[in-house]
Amino acid sequence: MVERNAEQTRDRILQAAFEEMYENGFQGMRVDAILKKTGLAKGALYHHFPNKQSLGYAVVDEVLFTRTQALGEILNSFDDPIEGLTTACLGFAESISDDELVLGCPVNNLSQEMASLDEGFQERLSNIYSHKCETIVTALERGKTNDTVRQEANSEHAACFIIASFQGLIGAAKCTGNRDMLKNLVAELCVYIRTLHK
Amino acid sequence: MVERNAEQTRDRILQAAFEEMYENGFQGMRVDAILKKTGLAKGALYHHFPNKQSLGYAVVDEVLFTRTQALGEILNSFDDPIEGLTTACLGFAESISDDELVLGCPVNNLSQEMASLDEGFQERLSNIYSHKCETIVTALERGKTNDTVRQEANSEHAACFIIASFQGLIGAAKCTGNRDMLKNLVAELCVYIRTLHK
Amino acid sequence: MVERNAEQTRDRILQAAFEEMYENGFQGMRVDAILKKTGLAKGALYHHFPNKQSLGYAVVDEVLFTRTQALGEILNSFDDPIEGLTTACLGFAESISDDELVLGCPVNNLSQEMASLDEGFQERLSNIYSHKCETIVTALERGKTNDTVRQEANSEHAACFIIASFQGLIGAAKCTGNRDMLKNLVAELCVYIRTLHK
Amino acid sequence: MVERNAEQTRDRILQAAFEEMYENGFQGMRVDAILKKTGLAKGALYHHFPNKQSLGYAVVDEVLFTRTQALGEILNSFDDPIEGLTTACLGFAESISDDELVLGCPVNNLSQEMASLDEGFQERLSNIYSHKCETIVTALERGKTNDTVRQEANSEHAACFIIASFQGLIGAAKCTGNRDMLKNLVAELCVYIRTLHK
DNA sequence: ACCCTCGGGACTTCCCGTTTCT
DNA sequence: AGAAACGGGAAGTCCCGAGGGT
Repeated sequence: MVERNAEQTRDRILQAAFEEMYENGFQGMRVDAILKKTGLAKGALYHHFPNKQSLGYAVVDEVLFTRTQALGEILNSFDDPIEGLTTACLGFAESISDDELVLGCPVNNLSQEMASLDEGFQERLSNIYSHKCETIVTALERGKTNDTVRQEANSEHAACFIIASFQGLIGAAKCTGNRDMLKNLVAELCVYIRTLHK
Repeated sequence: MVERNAEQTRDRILQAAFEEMYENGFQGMRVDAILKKTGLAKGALYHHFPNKQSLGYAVVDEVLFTRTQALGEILNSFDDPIEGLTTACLGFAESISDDELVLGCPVNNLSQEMASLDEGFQERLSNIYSHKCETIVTALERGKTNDTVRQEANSEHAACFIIASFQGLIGAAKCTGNRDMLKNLVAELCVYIRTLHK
Repeated sequence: MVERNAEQTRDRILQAAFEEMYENGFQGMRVDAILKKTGLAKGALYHHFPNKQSLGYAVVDEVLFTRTQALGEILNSFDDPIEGLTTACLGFAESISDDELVLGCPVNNLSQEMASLDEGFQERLSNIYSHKCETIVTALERGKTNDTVRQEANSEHAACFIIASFQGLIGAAKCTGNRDMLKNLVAELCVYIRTLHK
Repeated sequence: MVERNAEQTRDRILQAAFEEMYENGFQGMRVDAILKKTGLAKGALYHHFPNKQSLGYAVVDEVLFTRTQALGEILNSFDDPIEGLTTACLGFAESISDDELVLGCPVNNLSQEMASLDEGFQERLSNIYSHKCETIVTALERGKTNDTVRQEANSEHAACFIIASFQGLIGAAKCTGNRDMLKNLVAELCVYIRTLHK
């Protein structure tokens, strides 16, 4: 009976921690804010996580990593990966809320903040990045077999570029706070993506 | 004896503050660290800046903004803006030090950290972004007059994309800590840039 | 080993804070001094009190207010309130220590310092003043019923005057540092008090 | 030409310092506040006064002491000192502004705050107290010669009591913020004063 | 002689991640 | 798992000198 709650408590902490990190960064995240949000006491948090750092790691591993799966599902629903990528990008630009526009990409935020400060974060975030790339690579390779992607295209380079560039676009939209600009930027990225088309 | 050159002292503070912000972010920057680095006392710093925030603003306005001028100079030295942009991008990927690779772009770092937390930072950083875009826009427009850039190209969209995307590439390189990847990514960006060529 | 008695810790803090406030005033009271005196750490104090101000308020409410009860007990032990008041006043002038002579009345000190600066203090101290007055008023009214106090006397005005005047006498003694003078002053106050006698 | 300003500058500083001390006490007085009020720079202030303490002393000696002269003038204008004292007291209670009601007596405030902390202040303030007493003593003695004051009255004790008590009344009014109460209190003091009448 | 800018540095309040006892 | 205590800093304040200019 108590064990049931344990897992649930842990998840509540993770979720609250994610939100705080998303808004304020890892350094800006306050343990007290998580406790207030969850209604828990310090002892509870430190029962599940030995310290703030490992809580941050867990957020990356269990919350952020999970969120990357959505991309794969979209791409798998298209035979033509080019079409899949462009609709995924354009759809993202359309669907994000005003809050998300201002807050940017949580993975990217954390990368910029922590990659050079903490190796543990850097490795974990790098994994997420690699994972996303591979998702696109497999999609593009699938496109080569069904003749929707040019054979000469370097899938790896292209995939990495799309991911990296996209992060940049979101970052720029965050910086300027301009939603229309994001749409324009994404449209330009699609120009690049279509150069991969056969 | 006490140093009495106010302007110089102010610059020393700004420089040290920039370095600390570059490494640790604004929130992670410690006033004491700046004092230690400059050898100054608190009174000196708080004589020049009323608080940490205004020091941060000054770093953006006077240090980061200044650094954006380099791009314009490079572009002006080329008749063909496409050539100018590609050499600027490739040159950057070659020339940055290992430290800079790991630390990423100071403007981008600060944007991701502070844009959603502090309006003052957001405005100032947005200005820098706009300023960079305009630099590229003028170069592209020049290219249209001397027939090196396609007339149909939307200079504004393209310029914004190049800036935003480039930030993303640097961010990805920072996240993975991989220099070769940066070169590959920049090469892909050049693919896009060349689509603007006549 | 760590002390774990919350209530006791809180009281130790209050007591130390009272002493510091008594000696140095509220503004002159240093949080660090309280920590040093109690042997506690910063966190402990700020666990019990959110800030210096609320600690000051608590001292007024829980330490100073309590000290006013002694007056009522003395007055209740006399049938004749005039006799009660004069012996209380004279007794006080005799019994106070040299330290107290120099430090004056803690309530009065705090009033003079904080009443015009902080409404919270003003209200709390005003309450103490009212409470003391009421104590004397009830004693005088009792005197009217048992024919020891003149019926025409305005109990309220007299009570307030006695309190206020007494504060002034203590203040004068503090200012001059002269114990004999305090006795003389109190003797004069008794002259006034006896004008209330039947 | 410049010398002319020196004395005037010093006076401006003293006046501003007095106001700050009156409102915030000596410890609460901020040198910066004086500079802001006078428009002077730090160097100017520290040219006239070696440190904050000596500035405080000067305020007591040159500003507060001077203000005590008014009492003597009033008393001298009455043949009957009893009448002089009562009208002085009642007049004071009528004439003080709302600000002064809340701020209390500057001399008393300073006594309560500093008498036990700084011997220099204690001596100076004690002098003011003595000086006031003497003023009343001479008036009362004069009353004895012109048969308006009882010969048996102890002028010294009575004078001290009047001063001390009056300070207390003002303090109580400050604490409660009640103007009517001050009038009532002063009326009671006059009851005492009239007991000196022949 | 007077005033100013510039810098010094100790100190203050308060926050924060963490541990420990119950 | 929670309440209590810990203690190392964090930003910012404040009084004060020291040098230069007028």
